[in-house]
Amino acid sequence: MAAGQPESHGRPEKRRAITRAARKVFGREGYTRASVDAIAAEAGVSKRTIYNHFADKERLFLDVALEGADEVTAAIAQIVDRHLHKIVDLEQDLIDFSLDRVAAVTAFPDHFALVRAIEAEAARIPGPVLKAWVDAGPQTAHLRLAPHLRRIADRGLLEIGDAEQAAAHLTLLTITDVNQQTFYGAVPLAPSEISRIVTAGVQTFLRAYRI
Amino acid sequence: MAAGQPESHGRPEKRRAITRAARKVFGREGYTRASVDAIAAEAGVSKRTIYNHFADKERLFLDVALEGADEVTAAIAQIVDRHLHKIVDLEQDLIDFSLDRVAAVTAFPDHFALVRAIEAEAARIPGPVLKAWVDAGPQTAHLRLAPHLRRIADRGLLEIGDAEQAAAHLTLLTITDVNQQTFYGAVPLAPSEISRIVTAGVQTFLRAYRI
DNA sequence: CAAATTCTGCACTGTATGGTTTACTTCGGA
DNA sequence: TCCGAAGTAAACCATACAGTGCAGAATTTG
Repeated sequence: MAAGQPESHGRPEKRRAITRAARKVFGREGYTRASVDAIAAEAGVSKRTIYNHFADKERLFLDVALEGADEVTAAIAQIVDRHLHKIVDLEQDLIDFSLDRVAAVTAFPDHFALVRAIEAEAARIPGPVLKAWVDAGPQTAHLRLAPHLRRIADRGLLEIGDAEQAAAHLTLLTITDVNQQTFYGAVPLAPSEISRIVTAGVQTFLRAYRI
Repeated sequence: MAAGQPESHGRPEKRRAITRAARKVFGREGYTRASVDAIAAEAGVSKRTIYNHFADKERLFLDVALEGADEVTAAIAQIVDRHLHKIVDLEQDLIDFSLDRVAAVTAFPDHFALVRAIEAEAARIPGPVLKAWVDAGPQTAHLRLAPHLRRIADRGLLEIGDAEQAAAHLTLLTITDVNQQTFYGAVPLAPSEISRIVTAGVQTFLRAYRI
């Protein structure tokens, strides 16, 4: 629901090939050095066709970013639901959840490379567009996690005042920590180290929020 | 101590003018779209002079990045020492410290714009160079904070096993949270909101680490 | 099959950039 | 005062890129 399509120009099949290729090339090269020619080649499509579907390079980038955000957000929502639907061992469940969430970053390398590009260009992206992306992506992940924590708290396992804040803190102590050290997956980190960080993060979270 | 100078070519005054200008332009434009011509103009210096001092654009960028890291790290070290040397009200002192630390980001806008650029290019920066930057910058900040927390813990105000980990968690819950929402200062955030985030972060930190 | 839409390939424009060269000037120390 | 190191301005080169125009091939649709 994030990507508006004011034009239904062109064959949808080609359009998907283009966005797919664009995500890859933008992710690999960053916005500026990714050439439209390279994207066209990667998509197996004429450059002219790209300009048939998208007004210009910038629109292409933003559309791809929003599309990817939707996709990854859906995947993360699944992870949240899978691990947090029913709780048996709170600490272990939170750790497993966070590890899977971290793994999602490496499962969508193109997308998160693109995230890095967006963060780099943040100052040059129009405010409303940036907000649309944040809402479609990172923000939605939080809004999905919060009610689960709320429910766990209602069951008497946690003491939570503001569920969204708790969700933010859990995310910071685990995923954000790992992402920061790996530059969103650009630099490898030993699984044992990831595990250590996540475990420590969950433990701190629980010390703060456990009853 | 981070920047090696294999060449002492040229007048140091010019060199400083160049790095100063480069930091500004790289910060404003990002690596790729920052042109050497623009840097030369900003520095009030001939383009040839730049190539007299630096092998190429990439070396210039990296030198500037390392130089800035040293500078900002020193400033942050001061903030740490100022607020955490003696503790009167632990919660308030940690909040004041974190707020000042956050303010440092907006106090060095050029530098942190450059940080965004580095994070974006992380995948394309040679591993050792990236590591050198992390060590000179973010890493040093942690290593500076940890002993203070250790000392506070020894005084019986906190219960800390791993001081570096505690430092990491405090940083995540306050500065990183704000930085993430503001894209390192690229997007403005109301001071009241900053204050709210930092306060909540410190409180969670204390709930986890207070005796 | 026929018409309309879309895709393709390619040439082309205009602009920008990193980096070099050259010829000339400035400036500081001996 | 003189000399050499360093800086300056400008032209210059090769490359690259965004975006357009166009004629014809391919594909869809009726």
